[in-house]
Amino acid sequence: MLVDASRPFRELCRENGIAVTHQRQVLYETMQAMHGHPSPEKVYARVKKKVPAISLATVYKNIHLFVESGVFREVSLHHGSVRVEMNREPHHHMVCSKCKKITDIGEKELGLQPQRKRLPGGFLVERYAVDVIGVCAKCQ
Amino acid sequence: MLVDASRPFRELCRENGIAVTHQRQVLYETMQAMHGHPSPEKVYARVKKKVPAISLATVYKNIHLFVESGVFREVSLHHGSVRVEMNREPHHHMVCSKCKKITDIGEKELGLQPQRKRLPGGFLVERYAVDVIGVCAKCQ
DNA sequence: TTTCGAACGATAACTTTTATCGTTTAGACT
DNA sequence: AGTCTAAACGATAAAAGTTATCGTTCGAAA
Repeated sequence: MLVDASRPFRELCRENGIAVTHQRQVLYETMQAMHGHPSPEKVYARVKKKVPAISLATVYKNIHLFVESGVFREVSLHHGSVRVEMNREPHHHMVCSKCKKITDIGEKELGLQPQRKRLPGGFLVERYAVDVIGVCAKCQ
Repeated sequence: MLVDASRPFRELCRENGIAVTHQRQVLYETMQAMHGHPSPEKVYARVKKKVPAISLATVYKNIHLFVESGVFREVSLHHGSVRVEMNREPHHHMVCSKCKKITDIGEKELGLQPQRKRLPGGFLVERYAVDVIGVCAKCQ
């Protein structure tokens, strides 16, 4: 007798109030089996092997749905275009997860102390860039 | 007698081995006068007031040039497309400034201690996302 | 089983960024 | 100052990534 692998996904959907569709389920399982930080195109290429008729739009729509539901997370908040830093002082960022607004916070105010200069894999540290993800006063 | 505001820019260009053009200089001065985290379009709109004939392509080309020269810095490294996180463990990222590769690093390995839950401006913290910017072993 | 809103696929449209190319200009060398 | 050449410019086409539209299909509740 085969294991019903669709059970956990059905529950996940019920918890988040989203419908269970075949595409959605295969997409979820495909993504779960991936590693690293895949782009929508990479996910599309992979899921297409199991559901050849799937549309790229469906992949995008469902990745957004998963991210909004908290099933998956974005690597870093995407601001639509390149942003240039104008603040010369050492600082980090507070990013509102609701309105996406970026506010600077001084290194000292954040209370982050210097870290190691060498990390696993022989990675040589230049600097630390901290994004504090949360909710700004206006959106609370 | 007027101050020669172009002097520092000329020196900056000489240090970085880039030519001094009128567009480049006005762009630099315009950007210096801006605050926050402007997009190329925002910069373009502003610089166009002083050099109406400037092309958006010139703005893009020179923002890149400035970023490559270290004159300005990107708010966060731009990966061209949305990236989804597949690693369920609490972790952060090491980003190679040469090849742009993202490698995960566990929260414990990074040695980041818990921080405050409230920050200036009434910002409510959900989580910290740390990007360690540096050079990976392969690119060193 | 029927029904209806949600989700789907195909694809056009939109946004952001890059590439192309003919013209102009900065800077080096007279 | 005049000449030269590579670099930079402006206009714009093209590419890449993403979103919107719309007619069709499907999930799930009655």
